Amino acid sequence: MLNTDEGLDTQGAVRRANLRRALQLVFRNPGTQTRAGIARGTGLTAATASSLVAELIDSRLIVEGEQAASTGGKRATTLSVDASHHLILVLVIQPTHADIALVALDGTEVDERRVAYTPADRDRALDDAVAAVAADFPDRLLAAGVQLPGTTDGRSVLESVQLKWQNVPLAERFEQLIDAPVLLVNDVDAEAIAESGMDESPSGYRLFIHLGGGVGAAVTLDGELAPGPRDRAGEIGHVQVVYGDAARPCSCGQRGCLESASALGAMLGDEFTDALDAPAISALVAQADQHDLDEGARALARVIKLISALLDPTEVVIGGHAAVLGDSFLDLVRRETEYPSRGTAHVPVRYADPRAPLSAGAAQAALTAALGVRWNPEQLRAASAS
Amino acid sequence: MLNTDEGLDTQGAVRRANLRRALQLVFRNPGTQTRAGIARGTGLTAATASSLVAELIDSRLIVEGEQAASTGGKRATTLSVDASHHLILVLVIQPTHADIALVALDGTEVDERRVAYTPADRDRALDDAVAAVAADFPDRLLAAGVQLPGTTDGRSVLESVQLKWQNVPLAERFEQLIDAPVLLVNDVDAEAIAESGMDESPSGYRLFIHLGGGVGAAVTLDGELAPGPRDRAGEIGHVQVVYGDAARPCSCGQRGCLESASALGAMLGDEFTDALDAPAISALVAQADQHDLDEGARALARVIKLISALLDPTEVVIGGHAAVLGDSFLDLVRRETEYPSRGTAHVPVRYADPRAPLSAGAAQAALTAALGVRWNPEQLRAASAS
DNA sequence: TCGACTTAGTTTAATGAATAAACCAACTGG
DNA sequence: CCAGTTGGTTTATTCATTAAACTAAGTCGA
Repeated sequence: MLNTDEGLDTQGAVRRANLRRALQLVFRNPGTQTRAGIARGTGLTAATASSLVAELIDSRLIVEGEQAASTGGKRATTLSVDASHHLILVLVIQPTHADIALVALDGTEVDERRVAYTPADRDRALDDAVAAVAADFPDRLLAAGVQLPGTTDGRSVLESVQLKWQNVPLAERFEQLIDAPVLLVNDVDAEAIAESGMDESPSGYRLFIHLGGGVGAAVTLDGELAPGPRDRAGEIGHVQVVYGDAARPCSCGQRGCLESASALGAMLGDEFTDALDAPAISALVAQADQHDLDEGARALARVIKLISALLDPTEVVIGGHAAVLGDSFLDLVRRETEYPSRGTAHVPVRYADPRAPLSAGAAQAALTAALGVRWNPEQLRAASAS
Repeated sequence: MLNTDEGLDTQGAVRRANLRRALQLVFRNPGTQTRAGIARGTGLTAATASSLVAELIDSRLIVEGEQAASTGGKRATTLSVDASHHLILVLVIQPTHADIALVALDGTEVDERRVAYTPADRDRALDDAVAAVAADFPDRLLAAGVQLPGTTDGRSVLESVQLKWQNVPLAERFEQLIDAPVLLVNDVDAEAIAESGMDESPSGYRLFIHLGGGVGAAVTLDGELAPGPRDRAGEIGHVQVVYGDAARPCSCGQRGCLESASALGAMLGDEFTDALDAPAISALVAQADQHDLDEGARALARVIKLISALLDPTEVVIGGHAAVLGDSFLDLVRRETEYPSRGTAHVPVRYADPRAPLSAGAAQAALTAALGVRWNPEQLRAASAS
């Protein structure tokens, strides 16, 4: 139905596109959308809107709700997202363990699991876990989003240093276990997608920079990952941005890499790791060398300025654990990204909204791939509260 | 017909899409394409292909040619682009004059004109020239591409320092004179589009950098300008990339801008202007300070490395007058963009193909906007020879 | 309280575009 | 010269949308 993406059949392509448009309108206004509203929102006739709604209800993607208050005539039947059937499987793979979440179409988490493994039995442990989910929720899996550190084209893991994987056709493997389309997403990309999802109607380019043990970047366009091959994109950590005496040696062997200045490990000392909890990081921030923070902000600002000049993004968002660095760090980045001369607009820079749950990005990506639909920010936030 | 772009009508949307696909197949293989070939290439039935071809012939977009040699059965009727009717108006606006070209659908220039003006009478001179073209070729203008220095969203000139324009709704103004859709294109973007058009089947991101009196950049995706708002994108010249003592003051008031190191004016001396001819520039290159060239290459390479890490382009192309700098400059840029460590792939860097005529980019952009079609590289090259 | 008006939604006939299948046309090759 | 192949057209059918008439259920003013 909606799943069969971009078919060559041309017959029914219009239907699929209209189903997506109708569904998107329900996702954007769950609980208040109506058939008449879909007709108005799409420009289609009321008859067509009714027909589309009937098919979406039939597919268990949406359900009828209460009667809305009258606006001068017959009361409308509201429509909302059907959270009772389809599930999105989210798999967050990390070196020592993976987290599994089952997300309903309204964004709520229905189930959560964790799989621990050693490098040796990881493959089998993952397969077993995915197969177990498939057995527990037969015929209910709509799509799966797999989030992992490393580069991917959506189907295969091209290279993951952390997981020690190279050219692993993971999507294909999982699809044999769960009978639903599987999409692989880089972890920083997923973070960027989740962040863009918090915005009501994201428009234009948005630059997302992850600051953690390493540094990564992602670019979204209108709330979705910028199109094009993503083979190696966003691997910005080992670009040289500091020169001369100030350039520090980096773990990669070069000197003056962005990561050697702006990664949290560089600014907060070697005690920092991504596994630390918030209070522990705050403690590190309190005793950090101000000079290191300043240098990190400056290096980061250099990169932001250059990319902003090229792409003219509407916003720059700094994510990862960066928010613990507080306003002083952000202010310095902002000051350094200002253009002293010429009328060039100043790019807004801010920290990521911490309300999106870890699984949100991969879930959103899988949902978009499967249904061509985006969640409503309220739904995402509600889900994060759960 | 094809022009009515992205209508909300949904009815006929499929037809328009299929007409575009059929037309694209003829543009890609002019003179050898056939109805049966279109059926195979689109996946549509032969009946539909015939119907599409009939409509395209009716619209004077394509014409029947000779009978092709038999491949075992009835000989096919070849189809080619109809160069006898529709014309694309290309207007290249510069501070002291504008060049007008009328390009037929096969890429050949049918007419060429030049309009000289002073800043005071420029507006009226341009209007008169456009109106004159409309009068000379009644009902034959399919679309217009207007190429100019400055930022534009395609409809208005947002800001052009050279032309001293700000928020001028130029497309609207010209559309009242010529009854065809008008598209405004930044000059560097146009150069990038033309360059991408020289490639048989461009895929992925391509970074284009213009080196001339100033420095500008453009990004294309699969041969078209990267999507998204282009309000200020590509204004990369005044980003700081040189730090410390080596940073030279720039005309913009800052120090160490890319332009202050890598613009031809910076590397070849103040005698350089974009108006010089090739031999004059070569003479400047011969007596240029090697140190300046080296510093320019290094600064340029820094930018290329950073953007490549973010977008993972398939290729980086250096255009403008840069090719006169020769292999030594290019080799230095290449060496500096190599990653000494890690497996990161080396981005190919080369000079722009000089065969595309000035008007090619704007013509291609207008053609794509109007018909959703790209020229065949052979056609472009043939046109440039004329 | 009645009647005019509004808004929501369904039913039915008509339209536009694609498909499938049968067909004709023209060529090759044994 | 006939079987097979390729190019292309004709005709009936299917699918999804539209237009228009209609039903349903409310508001509002006199």
